[in-house]
Amino acid sequence: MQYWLFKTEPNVFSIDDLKNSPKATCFWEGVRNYQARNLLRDSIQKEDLVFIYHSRIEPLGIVGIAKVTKSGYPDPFAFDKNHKYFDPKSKLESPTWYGVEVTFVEKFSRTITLKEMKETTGLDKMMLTQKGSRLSIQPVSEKEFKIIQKLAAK
DNA sequence: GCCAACGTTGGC
DNA sequence: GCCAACGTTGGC
Repeated sequence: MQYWLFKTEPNVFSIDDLKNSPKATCFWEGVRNYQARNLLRDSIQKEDLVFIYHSRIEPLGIVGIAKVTKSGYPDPFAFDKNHKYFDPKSKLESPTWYGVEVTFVEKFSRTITLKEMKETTGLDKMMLTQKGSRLSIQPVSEKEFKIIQKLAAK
């Protein structure tokens, strides 16, 4: 079992949108970065836990937890010519882009802000707190996951 | 296969 | 909204 962090812009898709989805479940679509694709396709497994991170809009930070309910499969929107995530490079027989299915687990009673995480001992090596870290699908260590869970329980 | 130009992400 | 830090593209 592994831990991850998925970034999303809450005005596009927030943790509340996930919660309000049918069965509180959705396909994490539209990732168009090869490093993130590799994680979605090869590394992220069913039952893994995922921090949902709100980017771009204040307050920046982790807002809750989701669970992976289906491991990597091809992003169908990459094949849809009329969809904004269409990519002619992605072929049915050799898909370029992948996603996973996630299900809402919990929303924290407060946002664990980026600022707070930067100031927390033990999170200084976390990918998220590094300068210029833009990867939208990031690995989180068990230690980091536990520290953040503890912050959320405060 | 280098690298300049361009596009995107995301904190501030 | 600005712009630094990345990623990608395409001419050579």
